[in-house]
Amino acid sequence: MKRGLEFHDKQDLEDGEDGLENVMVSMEDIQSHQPNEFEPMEEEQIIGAIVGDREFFLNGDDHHLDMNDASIFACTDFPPIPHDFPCMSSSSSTSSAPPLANNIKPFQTSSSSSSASSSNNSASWEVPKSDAEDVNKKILEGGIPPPEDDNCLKFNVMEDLGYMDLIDANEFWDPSTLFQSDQNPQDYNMSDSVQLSQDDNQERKPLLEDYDDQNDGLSFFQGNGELAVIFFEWLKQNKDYISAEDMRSIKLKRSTIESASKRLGGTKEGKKQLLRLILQWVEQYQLQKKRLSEAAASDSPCQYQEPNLNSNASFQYNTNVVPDPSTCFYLSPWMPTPPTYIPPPEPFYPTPTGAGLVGGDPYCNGPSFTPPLSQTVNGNMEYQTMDSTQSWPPSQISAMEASQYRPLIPENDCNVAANANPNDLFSQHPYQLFDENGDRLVRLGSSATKEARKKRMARSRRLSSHHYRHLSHQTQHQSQSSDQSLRMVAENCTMSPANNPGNWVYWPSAAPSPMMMVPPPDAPHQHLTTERPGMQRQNHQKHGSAGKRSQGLKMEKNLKFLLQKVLKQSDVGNLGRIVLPKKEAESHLPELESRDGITIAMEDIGISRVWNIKYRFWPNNKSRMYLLENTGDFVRANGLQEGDFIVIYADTKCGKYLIRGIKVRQTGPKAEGKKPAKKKSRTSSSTAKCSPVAPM
DNA sequence: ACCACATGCACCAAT
DNA sequence: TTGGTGCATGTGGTC
Repeated sequence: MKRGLEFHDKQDLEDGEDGLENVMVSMEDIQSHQPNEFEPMEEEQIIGAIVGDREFFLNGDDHHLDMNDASIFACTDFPPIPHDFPCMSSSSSTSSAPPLANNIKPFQTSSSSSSASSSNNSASWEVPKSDAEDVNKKILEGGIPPPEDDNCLKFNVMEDLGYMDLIDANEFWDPSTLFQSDQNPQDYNMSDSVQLSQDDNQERKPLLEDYDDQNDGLSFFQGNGELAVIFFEWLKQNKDYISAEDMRSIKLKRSTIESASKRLGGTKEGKKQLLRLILQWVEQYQLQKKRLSEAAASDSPCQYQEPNLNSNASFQYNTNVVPDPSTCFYLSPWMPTPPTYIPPPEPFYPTPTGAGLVGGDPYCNGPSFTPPLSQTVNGNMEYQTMDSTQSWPPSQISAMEASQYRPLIPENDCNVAANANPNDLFSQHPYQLFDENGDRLVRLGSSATKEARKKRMARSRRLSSHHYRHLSHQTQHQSQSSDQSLRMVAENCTMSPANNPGNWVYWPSAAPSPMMMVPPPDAPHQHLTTERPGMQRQNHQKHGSAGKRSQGLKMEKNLKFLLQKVLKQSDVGNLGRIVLPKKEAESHLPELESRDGITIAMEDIGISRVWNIKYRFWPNNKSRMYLLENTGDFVRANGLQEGDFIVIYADTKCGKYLIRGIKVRQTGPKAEGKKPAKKKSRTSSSTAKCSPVAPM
C-alpha cells in the first residue's frame, strides 16, 4: 500500500507557492510510508514527520526558532533588544527587565476564546508607547497578570514560555527529543490510530531516554513515553496547521521547561500538561496564522467550517479514514474556536504615525556605514549623508510574504484528482493521499490547479500589501530601507560577501534578514551571535534559503550590543544631549579620562548617516554622569521622541560604533498626551526649553 | 543610605 | 537677548 507523503522543501516555500497549507496528510500515511517514497528533498527538508527511522518533524538544519523567540509569533523586523536590557527600564540601568518589545507576545491560553486571543494577540504586538513602560513594569513584576479565570497556573506557564529567556542557546529542548531519530518505524507503528496503549508508550520510553542521553536532552521528558504520544496526537490533529518547519524550529530552553514543569508539580501529569501547553502555544500561533490567511482568502472556495469538535472521531485518522476533502482543515480540539482575523504580527515598535510596523531595523531596513570609526575633536554634530532613499524593495516584501505571511490555508481545491502533472509544484512538494492501491486519491495540496494558484498568489499579494503598508510607515518616515543600506554596509565598511565573508555582507534583498544583535544578558559584551536568543527571529527567515540565511547571519557576527537608552524628555529636548546609563557607559564605551570626553563617529543605522557624537561625563556628586552630546540632529533626524530609545552597537571588526534610534509606537491620545509621569514640572521656561521635538 | 538619573537652572559666550 | 554649557538638586530605585 503506497502512501504518498511529500513534503515541502524550502525552495517551494520561497517560490511562494504551495505553502504549508499542503501539509495535509493523514498521519497513517506518514507512519506507513517508506523513506524511499519521499520525494528528493533539498538540504533543508522541512518535515521528517515520521516516527522511527525518520525524523519526526523536528530535524534539519540548526536554524531553530526558539519558542521563546517572539518571531515565531510575529515577524519583527526589528533587531532584538537584548533580553536583559539593563537600560531598557527608563529609570534603572541595572534592571534586568526583559526587553519589552520582545516579551510582548501574543500569548494566550486555549481556554480563552480564539477571538479574544486573536485580538489580544494583535494588541500585544502593538504595544502602545504609552503602555510600553507599564507592560514592561508588569513583566518585571512577574509577568502579565494572569487572566481572571481558573487558568492562572496555565497562563503562567504559558507565559513562561513566552517570556522565558533564551540566553543559553545550548539549553534548549527540542521537541524532536521525544522521538528517536533512528528508531525503526515499525516500532512506531501508530498507523491505525494513535490509541496507543500504555505498553506502547513504555516501549517508547527508552527512546526518549536514549535521545536525552545522546543529546543532553531534557531530563524533564525522560522516560515519559506518554509525552511522545501526546506529541504525536497533537501532530496528527494539527498537521494541517503546524508545519514541520515550524515544529522543527521550535526549541525551548531547558531551564524554562524544567522550571515550568516544577510549577506544574513536576509530576508525570504535570509534564504532560506542560507539553500540552507548549504544543498549544505553538498551535495557537500557527493556527491563528492560518486563520488569518483563511480570513484573508475570502475568495477561497474553502470557507471556514467550524469543525465539529464533538465528533472528532473523524479526526482520529485511522487507517481507513481519509480526511474529508471537503473539510478545509481540522481544528484541533485545543483550538476550539472559530477563526478570527489576525493581522500579521508586527513588532511593537511603533511608527511615527502611530500605526503599523516599524521596520526600522537597521539590519532589515539596513544599516549603513561610511567612514570608519574616528574620534575627532570636532564636537559638532556632523553627518555624512548617505544614500538613504531606500525603500523596502518589493522583492523583499514579497519574499517575506512568501515565507512569512504566506497563507497557510489548506484550500478547498483539494478534490483535485491525481492527475497532476508530475512536474508541477504539487508533484514536487505536495502532500498526497493515495488509496489502498497506491493511487492518489486526493490532493490536499493547494497547487493542484492554476486557479488555486492564482488565488494563492492573490492572497499573497494582499498580505504583502498589508505588510508593505506597515513597512511604508516606517520607510516613508525614515526614508530608508534594508537592502540598499546593507549593501552600503558592505561597501562602505569595505566588507562584502566577497572580500569579507565573515563580516558585514551584502544582504540580498530577497532575503530580508533579521538581525539578532542580542547580547546575552549575562554577558552583554559578548559578540552577537547568529542565534537571536529568544527574541525576534523572524518567521521569514526560517523559510529563507540556507545560503541567504547564513549570509545574513554573518552580518551579525561582528556586532556587539553596547547599550540602550530609553529616551527621556530631556534627552530629546533641545539640549541635544542624552544621558547614558552609567554602568553601561563605563563598561561598554571608551573610558573617559577627562570630563571633556571624546567625540565618536557613530553610524546611524537608521538613517544612513554618521554622527559625531561627543561622549563625555559630568561630575555628579561623587559620581559621574555620562552623556552623549550633539545628539539633537540625530534625535530630530530620527524623529525620536520621549519613550523612544537608542541602541548603540559596536562593530568589532570595523571598530565602529553604531547608533540607532528606535521609535516606539504611539497609539491614540493616550500616547500623544504622555508626559513624564513622575517628574514634576518646574518653570515654564525650562519646559519650553525642553519642548518635545516635533515629529518629523 | 546610597546611587543613578532626569532635569532645572545658573552662568557664560555669542550674537 | 539668546542659546549653549555644566552643575545642582530632587526623585525614585536599589542595597
